[in-house]
Amino acid sequence: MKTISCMKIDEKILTSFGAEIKNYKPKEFIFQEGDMALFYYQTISGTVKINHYNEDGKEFIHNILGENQSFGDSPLFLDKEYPMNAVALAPSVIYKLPKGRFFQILEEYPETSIELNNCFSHRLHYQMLMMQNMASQNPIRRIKGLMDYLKSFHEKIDPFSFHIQLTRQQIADLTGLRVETIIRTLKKMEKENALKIENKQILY
DNA sequence: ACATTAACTGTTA
DNA sequence: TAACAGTTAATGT
Repeated sequence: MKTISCMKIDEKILTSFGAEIKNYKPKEFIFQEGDMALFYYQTISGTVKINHYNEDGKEFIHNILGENQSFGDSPLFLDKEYPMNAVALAPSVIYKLPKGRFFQILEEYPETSIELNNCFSHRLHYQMLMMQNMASQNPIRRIKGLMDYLKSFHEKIDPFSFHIQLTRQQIADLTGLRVETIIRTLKKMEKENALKIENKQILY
């Protein structure tokens, strides 16, 4: 059976349960490290980054999300504070639903619960692969791992069909490498036909 | 604001 | 010691 990787919660259901539609400006925090997890969030449009700053103040980006993705939902089940920030990168429109109603939806719509499990599994699976790639010293592995992860959310599987819409700095912050290393490695990968670069755009 | 290059430093295979 | 990632700084788009 081939299903679409992540459908998220149906918009009609979200609205009927009183989900608020909120607009966020670039750089605006949706939640911050240490906040209690009280809401379910699901993007409608825009871009959101999930990040964390280590003790030296260096940023590590956990993920960058596009349309129709939920985020920060695991602490909802744990009654824990967020261990990371969620920041809008582009102007973003996002559903915000109180925790209690989120659980009501799960109870009343079992399909949603299944779907959510589907999404969690997908994320868990690729995060496992990400961890393995990030543990590697080889920058090609790390970058490839990241790109495979990003590509996994999309239907297009053909080589060079997927446009990596990240700046080199963002790739660096996602992989824990330096921009210069990203640039050097991307060029190397292009020579090895692992990807294409057309006027600075990365096609994978 | 983002991308690239070069020259240098330190680490490691 | 040769390769290569990080650092710094200058320059290009």
